[in-house]
Amino acid sequence: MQPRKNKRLAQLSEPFVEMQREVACAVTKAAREAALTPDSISFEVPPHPDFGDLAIPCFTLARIFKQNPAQIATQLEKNISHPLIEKIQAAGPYLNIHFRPRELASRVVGNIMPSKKFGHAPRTNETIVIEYVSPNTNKPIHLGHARNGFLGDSISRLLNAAGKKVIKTCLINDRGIHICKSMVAYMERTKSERRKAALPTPSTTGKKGDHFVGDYYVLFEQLSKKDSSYKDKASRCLLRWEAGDPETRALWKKMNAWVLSGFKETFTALGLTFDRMYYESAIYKKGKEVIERASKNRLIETDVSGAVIARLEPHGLPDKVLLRSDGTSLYITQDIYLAEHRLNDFRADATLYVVGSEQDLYFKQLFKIVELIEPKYARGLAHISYGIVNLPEGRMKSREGTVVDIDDLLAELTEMAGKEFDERNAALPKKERDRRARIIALAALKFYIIEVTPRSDMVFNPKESLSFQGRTGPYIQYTYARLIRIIKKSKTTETAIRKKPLSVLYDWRQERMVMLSLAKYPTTVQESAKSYDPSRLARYLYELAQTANEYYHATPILAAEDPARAQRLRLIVAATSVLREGLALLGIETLEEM
RNA sequence: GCGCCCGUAGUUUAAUGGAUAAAAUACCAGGCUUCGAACCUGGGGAUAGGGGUUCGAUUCCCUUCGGGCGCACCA
Repeated sequence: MQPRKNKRLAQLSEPFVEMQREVACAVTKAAREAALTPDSISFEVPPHPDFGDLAIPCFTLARIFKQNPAQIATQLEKNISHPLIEKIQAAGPYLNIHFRPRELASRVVGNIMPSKKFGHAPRTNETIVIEYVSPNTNKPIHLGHARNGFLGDSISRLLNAAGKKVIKTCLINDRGIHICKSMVAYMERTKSERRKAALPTPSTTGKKGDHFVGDYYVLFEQLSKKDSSYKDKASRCLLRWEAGDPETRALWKKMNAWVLSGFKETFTALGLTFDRMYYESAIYKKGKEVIERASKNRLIETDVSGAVIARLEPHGLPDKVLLRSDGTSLYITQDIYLAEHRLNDFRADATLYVVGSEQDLYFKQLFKIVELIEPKYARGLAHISYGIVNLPEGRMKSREGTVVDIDDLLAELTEMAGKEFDERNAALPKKERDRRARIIALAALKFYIIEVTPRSDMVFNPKESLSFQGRTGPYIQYTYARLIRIIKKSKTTETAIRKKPLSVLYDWRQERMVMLSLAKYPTTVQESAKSYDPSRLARYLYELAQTANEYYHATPILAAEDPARAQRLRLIVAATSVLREGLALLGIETLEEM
């Protein structure tokens, strides 16, 4: 009897899942229990490969049959037979299954194609807007932004692999009191030089624009610590800005342009791209309109002092001020507008905000306020909350200068990787050396960050991040390069290798490990996408690399005799495909030589 | 004070309520005349404390202790 495919399987058409399905059907048949459907059989991977390829824990079955799980396992062991299964063994409450080598090989390895779509789900009509990085234009991008950016980027790629249309957006916070602070400091510092023609700029100082402006932000903090009048100066600057004072606007425009050109450079270096940039300065007024309208309709209260306040206490949240009593906007002002604007813009089914966990409460408030003003715009809003990046000595503090600047860090990593090349391959042309060094440095940084479960706070150890050994991005890249080298040395092409029929593999204990690992790829991609958690894929890829590494160390490939040689090459080709496509979903490039 | 999150080898990270808690790093001992040693093989080392629920708890509940974040007319 042909097993009935469920919806999820039809979508995925994943060979290993289909094998499980067939086994599930065999189990239900053997159990002879009407209430039992193949869907009620669950599987897991045995903790030790010698146990088997697949295991069925019998605890849930025990509940259905009202019997001891170990008894059930023993009964099923006797009654199940299926062409896929070579051996089935009860081990206490578990039923361990060994597949026939030929079946596993042809189904798993035979299905891995060099296509970029391998592991991808079919396209859906769903559109998802995602917002990430969202920097302020008063200081350069740091490690915290990098975690945000890498998460947002890889989640976007994963959602795309899950068949969704993804719109990547970035909100630039280019107005507000913090922006005025660097402006005030700049005016203060350049006061004496004002009559002269040449004020300092990024080009006269040779500094990257965002770093240039960031220095003035730091200067403001220093000045205001000594002299409290600076705080008022910043407030007055914001009022002038909101009033549209030409001189203030001109300086703001100039300084913002410097910062933005610096950001652009950094985004390019990090491999981050966006479909749409939003500038707070361009939308905050519309946020004001929405709030004023809502307050007229009594959806939101106005305080005696004139401030507009959302009363959230009845909803179990602290109240939130939406407009200051002097009428100026707050951060949330434009977020309220943007929530509905974005849905209209893209007819999005969902909007995801990738923002740090310190803003958990903020997003609860934002989503509740949007719901109070217009329920239909609150649909599909979700906060993807991630943990703080700490240093070994504690939290990064900009005031204490312990913030890890991302340009500096990447430069340092690239230099380290470059030095490796000087030792390994001094003949490498400089241009190629630098290109490879950048790719390896970026892989190290991205993997270090993405590998950690997003929700968790993490410790970034700068020293450790400079190591390219062990569980790192470069380790996976290295494994990939080694495998590619074997294929190249075989004097045949990937396509020729793929054309050879798969029959039997010759070193089953070794090869089985690689195959079982390969088999998990499509499910890992889909589960990572579903849970917005690229760390799962990252850890999987490391495990696969480890398994592949052990394999080619222990097993001769090119020296083997033909048919084993061809079969083993076939397995190597499959592994390179998965490593390459998997890393690409994390935004990590591969190198054929390193 | 109130709310949320977190305590796993020396360190950094894993573990849909299920089999012997998994890796990396550091440390110790091995492996390049071989498909590339950014690699591989072997070794010791951990669930903060106390209750509870469960056939079974790192995981769920309570509690003590320790840490982080939030409760701005900052972002």
